[in-house]
Amino acid sequence: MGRNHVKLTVAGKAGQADAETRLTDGDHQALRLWLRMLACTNLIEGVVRERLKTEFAITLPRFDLMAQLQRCPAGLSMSELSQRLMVTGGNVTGIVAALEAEGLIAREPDAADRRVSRVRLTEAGRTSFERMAEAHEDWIIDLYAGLSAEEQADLSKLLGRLKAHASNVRN
Amino acid sequence: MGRNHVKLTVAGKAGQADAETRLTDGDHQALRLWLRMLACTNLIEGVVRERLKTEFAITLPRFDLMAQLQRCPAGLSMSELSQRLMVTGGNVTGIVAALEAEGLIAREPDAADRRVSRVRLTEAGRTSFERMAEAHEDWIIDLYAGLSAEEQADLSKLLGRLKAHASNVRN
DNA sequence: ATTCTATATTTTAATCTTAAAGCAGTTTTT
DNA sequence: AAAAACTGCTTTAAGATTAAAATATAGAAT
Repeated sequence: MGRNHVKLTVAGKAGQADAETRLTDGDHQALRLWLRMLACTNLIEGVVRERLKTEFAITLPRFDLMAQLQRCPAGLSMSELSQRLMVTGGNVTGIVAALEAEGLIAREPDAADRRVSRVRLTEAGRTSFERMAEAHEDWIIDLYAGLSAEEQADLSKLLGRLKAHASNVRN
Repeated sequence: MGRNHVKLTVAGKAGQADAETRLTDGDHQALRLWLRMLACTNLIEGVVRERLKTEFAITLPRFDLMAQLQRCPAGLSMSELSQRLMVTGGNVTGIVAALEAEGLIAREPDAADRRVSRVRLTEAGRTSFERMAEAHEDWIIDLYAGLSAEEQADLSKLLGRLKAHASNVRN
């Protein structure tokens, strides 16, 4: 397994640099690709995060949680939210508490199982989310507009394959 | 600008779901692609984070900071670290403090400018990082092994174009 | 020289995140 | 039914993260 390890040097002048920019020819393909992918994702996520904050005064985690609830008008339990958002239960507890305090979501006890809380969007939450979601999709469309529909399809296909393989490696 | 907004529904059975899994055909290409890309990145980053923790008892941000220092044996200022890691200065302050306490990095005042701290790896830090970096690259290679070298090149090219475009949109 | 302006860093308050421990309620075993 | 095992949720402690305010130093303008 003893492959050569990462070997990197300075790129040159300072300025707007990211992790990927600093790589040199000596680096291996997979590592370069990973750093580029990470830079890309962070870039886009940063734009979304910032615009959600400045234009709608909401954080990305709260937006994501509301998005899950919008897809399920009947409501979701804390566990279901935890699974779908791929975060720990304790994390969901905090975000739900914040959104509840803002009046955007509501919780009610589950009739069948007293351990369970059922969470759903309030009317205010639904209205608010719909406006945000529309803007959100416009941002994403613009951010990806540098790629043609065909290129986007290619990218999606490659990422799908990567995801399938990496899922197996994880276990 | 009034495009249709996101329209999503439940996927079906519960289980191992991520954000992307929940999309339906009604969703637009760019949004689907973004969620898939995010899922992919989070998956890989999660593996790296977990292994760094279990095998080397270090966090990803600390590893990343050490990686920057390894590329610059002469050392970097706090500001330079902040730029290269693409995080705020306050963040760097905290991570540098932690690594310094562990004896992996050292700081010295800059001779020319008394505002500046010069940060570099200690000998222990360099030794430690070299072992971790080797393992790290092996993990990445394995995680990307689901794609051929040619597919990796294609993916890299598409991401490069995406990144270039999205960088412009940000401003 | 003094004042203004810009840069480098740290501090603070708020949010998010996880892992692990704990509590409450449910289900299974015996 | 009592005990054991499991599930749903919250709490806690530690770390990461940001924006904004505060400090300290440097450089420019007068």
